[in-house]
Amino acid sequence: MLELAVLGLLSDAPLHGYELRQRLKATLGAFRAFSYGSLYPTLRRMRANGWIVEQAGDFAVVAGAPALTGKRGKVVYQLTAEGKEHLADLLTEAGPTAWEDDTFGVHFAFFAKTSPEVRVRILEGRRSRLEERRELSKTSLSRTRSRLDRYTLQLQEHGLESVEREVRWLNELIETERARPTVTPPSTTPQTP
Amino acid sequence: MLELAVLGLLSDAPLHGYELRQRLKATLGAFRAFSYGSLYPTLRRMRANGWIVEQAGDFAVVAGAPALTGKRGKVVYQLTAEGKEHLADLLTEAGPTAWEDDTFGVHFAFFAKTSPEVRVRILEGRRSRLEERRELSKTSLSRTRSRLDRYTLQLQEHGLESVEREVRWLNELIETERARPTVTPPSTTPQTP
DNA sequence: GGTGCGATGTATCGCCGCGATACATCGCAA
DNA sequence: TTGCGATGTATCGCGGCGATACATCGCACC
Repeated sequence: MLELAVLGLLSDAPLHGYELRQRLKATLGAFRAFSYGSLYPTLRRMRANGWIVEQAGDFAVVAGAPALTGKRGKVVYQLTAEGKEHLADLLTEAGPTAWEDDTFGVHFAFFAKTSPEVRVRILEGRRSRLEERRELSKTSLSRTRSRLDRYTLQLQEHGLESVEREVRWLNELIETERARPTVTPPSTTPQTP
Repeated sequence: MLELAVLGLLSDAPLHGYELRQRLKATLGAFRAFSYGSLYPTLRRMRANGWIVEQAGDFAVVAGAPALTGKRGKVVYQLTAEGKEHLADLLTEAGPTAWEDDTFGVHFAFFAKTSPEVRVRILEGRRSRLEERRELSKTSLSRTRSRLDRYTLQLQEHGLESVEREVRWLNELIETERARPTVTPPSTTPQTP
């Protein structure tokens, strides 16, 4: 999850933690927070897995006495070859993991790096996920409408409308996606025109 | 969080775990999941705190050899006096905790048990929270619009529209709330007409 | 009349992410 | 010159999630 987001961001340019988090907020702001409390552990994990390496940044640790001065330089993270490979893998996976509430936004954010086929697959997966939820919501509503208090009812209806709205959005996206000439691209990492 | 939801549901009638979760899904379906993986631990915690007690349910453990047969009866949970008190406290708290993304829905779901003043306060808190996010989103968009790829842009705009839509919804709710004659109710647990 | 499946029901495990917090430096304005 | 807000790295505890295990119940289908 966060892993995918980080890989995606670093694939454009090396970044340090703080900047990474700024981009995360800017890109996914409305959907996910991604605090430092998950960012740094994730970076460590990714480093351990060999997806990224850290280089000394701006006010670099002068060889000799970094621990003594306590000065801490910016830590800039950069993708490794394995990291790029892993990113490519994640972007190709079009399983259910790609269209759950918390995951979809991240995948979508990197659609420019995703193949058209996978894009459509994810969009459709997301849509049917939401349609399912919509039906559930509808029947539940019609079954209990009379018994519900004013506020619970309001909440249900708002929820239902939100879902319907997102389905409409997805429909448009899928249509647009289909309209685009899907000339199967040169197999690897397509870029946006 | 889950605690509040459980207290709220149990305040109407005693329920067992499974049923509790069904109600949770039906009520908050669109917003929160609340799997068993958090429900049961929460119930245990609440029991330890004395907010709830469990009674033997349907096919009750016949005195004698429950462990031998391995038969497990439904475990029905019921609010204690302290539990009711605690619920009242939680419903009165109108702090930031009440209008964050994950919390707001739960508070809203029990507005019927909440005083009009607190209701308005929470709605307004939520609104300003969203307005803040909206401004952030807007400026970020106008600053980076040209540099963004098709999909990231789409995502941002969809997010922004979602936020704007929810603000509109809140505006209506607040207005309605204000229109209602706020004849300060007899101090405790008001009910819906 | 058995069998097998889907709903009901209780429970745990490991992982992920969040909010709060701490601490340090930098740039700049009052 | 001091003091504040932005930049920057990092940790901790806890709450929630999805997967999983396991058992029973009711009922439809053969």
